[in-house]
Order: sequence, then C-alpha cells, then structure tokens
Amino acid sequence: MNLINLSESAYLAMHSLALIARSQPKRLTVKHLAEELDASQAHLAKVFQTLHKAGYVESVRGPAGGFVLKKPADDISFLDIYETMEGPANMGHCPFGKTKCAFHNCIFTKDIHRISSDIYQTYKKIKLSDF
Amino acid sequence: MNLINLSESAYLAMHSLALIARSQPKRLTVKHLAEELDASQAHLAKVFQTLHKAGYVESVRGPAGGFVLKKPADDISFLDIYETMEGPANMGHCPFGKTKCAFHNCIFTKDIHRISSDIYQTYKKIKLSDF
DNA sequence: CTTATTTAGGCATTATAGTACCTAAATATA
DNA sequence: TATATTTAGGTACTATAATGCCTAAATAAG
Repeated sequence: MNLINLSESAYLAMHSLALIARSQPKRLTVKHLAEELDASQAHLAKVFQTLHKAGYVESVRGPAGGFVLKKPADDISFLDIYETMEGPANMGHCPFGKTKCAFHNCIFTKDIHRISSDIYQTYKKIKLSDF
Repeated sequence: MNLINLSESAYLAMHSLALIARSQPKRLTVKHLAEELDASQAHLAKVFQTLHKAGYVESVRGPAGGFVLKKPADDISFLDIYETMEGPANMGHCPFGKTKCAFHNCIFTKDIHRISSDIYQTYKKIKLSDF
C-alpha cells in the first residue's frame, strides 16, 4: 500500500504533458503517447478528455492531429495536474474527515498536517518544464 | 482528495487501541468503542478481527468480555497498526509501480521518496502511549 | 467524395474498499 | 441449566474508482 495517494491517471497526465512539451512540434497523439508510456490507450484517452476540459490542451482531430499544450510548460505544476485528475487536495482538519474526535488533542493532527503541507508545496514546486 | 493514504479502518484501529490503553481496567467492548468513536459497530468488529489475528489484542467472550491489549502501549506504533490494516508500506521505487519510465531522471522519484520516508518515520514515531 | 486517422463522449465492465448481516461459539451470571 | 452478552468468521451487499469498449464527429489527404 502506498503511503501517498497517487493514481495512474495523475501519472499518465503529468508524463504525457511533459512528453508533449519536449516534442517538436509540440503535438502528440494518444496512440503515440500510450506506446511510449506503455499504458492503456483507452485510459489515456479518458485522461486527455479531462485535461482538455480543464483547458490544459488543445485538441486537433483527424490525421496528423493530436493534443497540443495550451499553456507554457513552466506555468503548469504537478499540483495543477493532480487536482485536475483527483479533485481538490484536502488539507487541514482531520485527515479522516471526522468532525469530532474522541481525543482532546489528537496526536495525528499536527503530524498529518505537516506532512500534507509538505506534499502540497512539493507538488506545487514541480513544474512541467522540470522534466 | 486526501494527499495521504489513510483509511477509516486504520483510524478506527489506532483510536480504539488508544482508548483501551487508557481505560481501567484495560478492556473494552466493540459496542462501547463504536459508540465512543461514533462509528459502525459492524465495521469496528471487522477491524478487531484483524487486530486479533495480528496479535495486538486478546479477546474475552461473554458478558464483561471485550478486547484487551496484548502488548505495552509504547511498543505499538501507528506504523504497526497502519501496516496491519492496509498491508505493507510501499517505499522506494516508482510511486506508480512502473518498472520502466519514459524519463531518464524522472523528477518525481527523489521528492516522492523523501516524502514517503518522512511519512514512514512519522508513523513509526507515533506510539499508542502518546495519545 | 472517399477513406483513414484521431478525438469526444457515453456506457459497460472490473477491481477494491467499505459496510452490513447472520449464525456459531464462548462464557459470566443468575 | 438457562439466559444474556460478546467475540468469530463467513458471506453478501454497496459505493466508488479504475479501466475498457463502442460509436459518433471531425478533418487531413488522396
């Protein structure tokens, strides 16, 4: 079991966009990306539907089509991609979503919050252009 | 979406054991714990089956029964409980379980590994007796 | 105009975690 | 001994995320 919460979708999204960013011209098809990342084409297609809706890529249909980056690579952080794929990052409060705790000063709170903040800042710092 | 991977089961396990540890005598029923933690009795019972198999508690059936801690509270870390409930913590390697990466020096590796180690050490440091 | 390529999107399937239920076994108490 | 309490463990149900499949729409190229 992973200590951190990271889905295949987030992995595919980040790596695909990085591959597009460093390609010339900056446009790649889902088929090509699926082969390069050794991933399911169907799943990757779904990921790109989400990325498209979120405005990170422009789509070009037909032969010689594919997906194009819509923003500069250093304007896109992994945090952006993560939240696009997995939903908003849940910081603060009880990591278990409890409103009331049987423990006055639940020992989890402080540590978990520190770790969450660390992850948040790290994801924010990682830019597409770093790849 | 939580940045960290933590299930309700791990929450219930850790908090229940802490409640038993600070009770006098050190024995509580599932029914009592479920009320105190405002949790599902059925779910908590399942959690205790796992804890029992793993050797953390002794069971006492019948009236005035319940579960008793089998080890000293400062010998039980949250890491122990976490791994009992969720399976072994997956450190090192690619956080996505990939064996080959399209990127020579995947930028994730270093950061993710640092964070995972941090979480691991933190869970290890948190003892039942700290509550 | 026809064909091949490629994205769009809905729907179906699968996997997994979480939750609930039911019966058996044990045991203290009356 | 009878009864109520409580754990044991199997099974089944539910929710959700992950994944896969199929058809439609768009478009470049011949």
